[in-house]
Order: sequence, then C-alpha cells, then structure tokens
Amino acid sequence: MKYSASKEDHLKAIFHLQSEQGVVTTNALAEALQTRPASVTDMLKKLKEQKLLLYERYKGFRLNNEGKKVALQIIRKHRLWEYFLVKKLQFGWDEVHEMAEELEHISSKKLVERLDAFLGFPETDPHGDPIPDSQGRFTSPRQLSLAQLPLNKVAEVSGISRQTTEMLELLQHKKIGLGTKLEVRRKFPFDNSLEIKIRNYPPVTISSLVAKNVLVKDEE
Amino acid sequence: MKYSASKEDHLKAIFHLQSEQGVVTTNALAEALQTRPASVTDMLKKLKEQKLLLYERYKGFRLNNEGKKVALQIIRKHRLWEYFLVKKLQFGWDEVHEMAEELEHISSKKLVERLDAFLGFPETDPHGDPIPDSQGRFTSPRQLSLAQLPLNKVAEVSGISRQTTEMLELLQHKKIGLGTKLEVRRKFPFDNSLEIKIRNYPPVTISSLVAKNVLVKDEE
DNA sequence: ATTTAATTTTAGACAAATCTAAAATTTAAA
DNA sequence: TTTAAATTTTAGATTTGTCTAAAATTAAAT
Repeated sequence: MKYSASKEDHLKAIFHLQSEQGVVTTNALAEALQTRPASVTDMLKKLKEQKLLLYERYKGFRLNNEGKKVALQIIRKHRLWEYFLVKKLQFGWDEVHEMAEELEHISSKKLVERLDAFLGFPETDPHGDPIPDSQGRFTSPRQLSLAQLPLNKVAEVSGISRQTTEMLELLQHKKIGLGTKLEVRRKFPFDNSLEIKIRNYPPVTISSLVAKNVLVKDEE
Repeated sequence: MKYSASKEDHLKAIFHLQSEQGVVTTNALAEALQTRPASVTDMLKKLKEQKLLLYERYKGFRLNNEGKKVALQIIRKHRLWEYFLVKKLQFGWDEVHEMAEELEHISSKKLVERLDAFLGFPETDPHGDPIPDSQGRFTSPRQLSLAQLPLNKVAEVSGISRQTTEMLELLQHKKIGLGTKLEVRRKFPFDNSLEIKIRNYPPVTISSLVAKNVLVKDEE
C-alpha cells in the first residue's frame, strides 16, 4: 500500500504523541501538525476508512497494528535519512530535520534497505533515537526520558530532545551530557523535580521540564 | 520559488521534448507524462501564469529562460540522485529511474550541493547524460547517442558503444565511421528509426538500435 | 445539577490536479 | 477550397486535502 504524504505525516504524529503522552487528542494532533482540528477530524475518518486507525467520534482514537507498522516505517526512513545527512553529507544534527521530513516520503522499499546497508545498519539516528528495523522492531535498546526512568536504576544519557542553547548551558553546568551515566535518587511529587546522582559528584536537582528532555537508555 | 511535483514534471518533460524534437505539442507532452491532453492544457495555463512558459492558445508553447532554469535544476537533481543510487547504493543503471523521479522533487538547494560534493562532482550520470551545474550549465563536453541528437544539428561520430562485427559492417555500408559528420533529418516515431544525412551522400535510414550505439559529439 | 467552557465534529466552501465529453481551431485531404 | 480529420481547448465534474463558521458533545466549574 502507498499512502499520501499527508496521511503518513498524520500516522507518524499520532504514533509519537501516543508513545509520549499515552493518549492523543484532536487538538494536540492539530497543534503537532500545524493544522486545524477540523482538518484532523477529516483525516481521522479517512485513516479509519483505510483501517489504520481505531476511531469513534468524540471518543478518541489510536493506531491499530497496521497503522503502527506504517508509522514505524516512516520513522525508520526519517531516521536513516537523518543519519545519512549527518554522517555522509556533513550536515549538523540541528539542520537535518526539515530535509528528512521530505525524504521520509520516498516510497521505494528497496531504496531504504540499500540505504540502511550503505550506512552500516546504524542503530540510532544522530539525535540518539533508535532506528526501527525493516519489520518495525527496535533492535536497539530503547530510549526513555529521565522523567520516566525508574528510581535507582543506572542509565546512560543518549539524547537531548529539545536542543535550545539555554538548556544545553544548564545541562553543561550540571555536568550532564551525552554518555553521562546517572541514576534518579528521588522524585518530588510536588513539582516533579528529580534528584540525580552522577558517579563521583554530589547529587543535583533538575526540574521536570529538563527531565522530560533528557533521554537515557537502560544499561543492558 | 517552489513548485509542485506535477509542475516540475511538466517543465522537465517540456525541456526534454523541446531539445529532442525541437518543438513540443500538447499531445506529445500528454503522451510523455502519461496524462490527457486536456490536463496538459490546464497546466500550460498555470505555467504561463507563473511566467515559466510562453504560451498562446492553439499557437504552441515553449519554456522561457526562467522555465529552462527550473527544468535544468530538476534534471540536475535527477541525475545526481541516479549517480548516487548506482555508485553508492549499488543499484543497476536500469533500476534507478523511478526512484530518481521521486528524489528529484526534494527541494533543499543545500542538500543538492552537498550531495554533488559527496559524489565528487560527477559530470555525467550513469547513462552518460551530462549533469548540469548549479547554474544550469553543462560543464561536460557532451557525447550523446545519435538517438538523442536534435534534428538538423550537425555532429561528428565520436564512438561506437557496442562493437559487433555485424554492426560495424552495417555502418560501413552506410558510410558511417569515426569522424563522419552527419545530421538527423527526420525521426519516425513508429519505430524510432532515423533518416540521416551525410554531406555529399543521399539520405540513409538507420534503426533505433543502431542509433543508440552510435555516439556523437556536438560541434561547438 | 445547571451553566459555562473547552473540545470535537459537521456543513459547506475552496484550491490543485486531474478527468470526460463536447466545442473550437488548425491542418490535411479530396 | 470546401470537407474531413486531427489537435487543442473549454466546460463542467471529481478527488484530495485543507479551511472557516457553526453545531454537537463532553468536561469543568460554580
């Protein structure tokens, strides 16, 4: 099956919101896609029609297995192209998103597989996000945000999702960077701030906002 | 400016027909694009509107400078991607066209330039067609097959690609050899055979198969 | 438990690209 | 040169994806 770029964009955005927020709303999806809620509703009906989505009016929606499968293939392509742009064409990690948004809609299955091989079957993209394999499985250990990490479990920083100068500056000050090994010592429910322990340093506190944007991966 | 994939397809097809056949007709364009003459007319009006085409109803049409510039950029992208697919992803030269048809619409100017550099600034694509530079100029001296030579343009035979005894025998009989100066007088769409004129000789006809294997270069 | 507010959906419209069938125009032929 | 044939264009419809404004539904607040 082949779907329009717009349908693919919707599936991908639903997938992301679904795994980040757990639940997806019409408004959130419209916001993510820079479109209007009414347009989203229109598209939801079409996706349901094509059996990619479970949807009942006013009751919410979520991807079914087929929808997830399609979304994962788009994500796979997006991340492989990002990897290509950064590692082969020498782009910075912060300038490749837009281009990958276009390239992810190139349809040839065979092209994706050859590209994957050409790149040496990378497991994560330049931002540290895992690249699904051709069956949509994450071969790589999966990434979660610091906010989601269980207490007292050692993990390694593998990515930063929102890369603003201000945040990077803050992280640098707290000695947190790619590859840093750390664990969460306490969670304060009042403001969802966390106390973090990095080996050989005294504990530091970070806000919920920062925690959400620091991605880590479990030790095997 | 950014144009739709369909507009780009039309511009490119017009460019090719224009340089191969000298003149382009609505029907020929519809045929080349696998669409209907009525649809072509619709698009011609839009392209004229956007000042990419000189067009007057029933009187014919041709690209203006801006239109040619856009077409050449699409062709540039197409051929660079073909080169990439063959040289880097190990595809055969005969399986890359479809993929390049999609890739040629990726818009980032910067991506094209980086890709060009990554590939080592190739001068021709895997089929031997020249790759226009970023200003739309053909940097490479061009060798093309007799089948690609525009009508009534004098050229000199510069090579024979498939050298079988049978073909050389045939060419000798028609008085065609290295260095022969000739021009194409007519093209018969029915079987793609050509009528060739060599100075001081009466016209001769050669088949499409032969034409494809005789390489010529333009007089400067 | 009503009322108010927020969310979501519908109804109806629009732009882009395409189509079919019919009309206009040009070209070729008798 | 008048008729016939081929080409090209128009008129009107269709599909896809989008929009605005208004209505329907659900959630929140007093």
